[in-house]
Amino acid sequence: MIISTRGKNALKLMLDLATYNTGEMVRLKDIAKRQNISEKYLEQIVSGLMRASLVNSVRGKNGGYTLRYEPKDYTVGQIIKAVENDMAPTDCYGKNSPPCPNKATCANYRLWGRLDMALNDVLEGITLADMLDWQRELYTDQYVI
Amino acid sequence: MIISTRGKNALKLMLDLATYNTGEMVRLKDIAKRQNISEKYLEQIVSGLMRASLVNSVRGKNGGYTLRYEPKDYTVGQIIKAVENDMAPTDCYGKNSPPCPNKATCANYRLWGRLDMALNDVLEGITLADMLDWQRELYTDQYVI
DNA sequence: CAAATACCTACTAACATAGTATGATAATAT
DNA sequence: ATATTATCATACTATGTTAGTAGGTATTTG
Repeated sequence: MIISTRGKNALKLMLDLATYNTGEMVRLKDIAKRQNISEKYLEQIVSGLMRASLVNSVRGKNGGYTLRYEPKDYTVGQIIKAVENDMAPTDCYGKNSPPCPNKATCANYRLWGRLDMALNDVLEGITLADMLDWQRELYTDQYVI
Repeated sequence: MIISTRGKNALKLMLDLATYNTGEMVRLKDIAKRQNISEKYLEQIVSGLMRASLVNSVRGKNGGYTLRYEPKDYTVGQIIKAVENDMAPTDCYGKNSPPCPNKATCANYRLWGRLDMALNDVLEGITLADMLDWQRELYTDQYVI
């Protein structure tokens, strides 16, 4: 598995913020309800997004979260990487693993590089705005069909 | 992590068989020694390769394993999938998970499809023969540098 | 001050993976 | 026959990751 539920929920959260992007702060409580994720779990996820400076927050009454930039300015890779531990194709290639001593002569290592590139091409080539479009399209299909 | 040590070791095993492809059967014991993997662990791995009909085996004295086809006729995807549990980008897309009830309207789901395609393009586009070439090239570099 | 909200830290439960251990059975060469 | 090798079956431990819960703190509004 490349992407855990944290990554998935981070996308849902961001997509929710993009959808309810009215200028008002959006409460985590409401996102939790709409996306059917426990508020406490969302807290952890949003903290990763804050750390990566992807969202704004305001505390206290009428507080909440908003996107910091426009949807087109986020790649899904940015969002997912903000909350995932490690997205490398193998531990040989992982940021949490010690560097492989054989990487210079390991044919496998070259393969991991190809996989890593392919993944990143997808993740950096799709923006939050694209996902919003998909969402609209998919919902419209529902009513049309 | 997409590819576990089982997948990595399956590749090493196949690459070893391709390298020592003299017509003689290759003993697991020798592969274990050369690749520095416990023989018992290799047993589990090779059994997956047998199940997928990727290698031949002969029992008894002078027995062992050989490739069933030529290196160019294996994609790395075939090899890895023979031993990996599940290689889906997320569990929503996994063969071991129940199908997602929301997939028709889930924008995320479309993203997993893109990732899955990109991975498969790489894995099906590289053959064992390519890896052999890489290996030769890398070893040569060692001496040249 | 009180309520609402973000923020922080710690913990548990479940699961997957890596790897070991033990041993039995089947086929083959010599 | 005997040694060698694959094949099958368990099942066990250790380790690490993920998912999710819980409780408490800090900040802001009114």
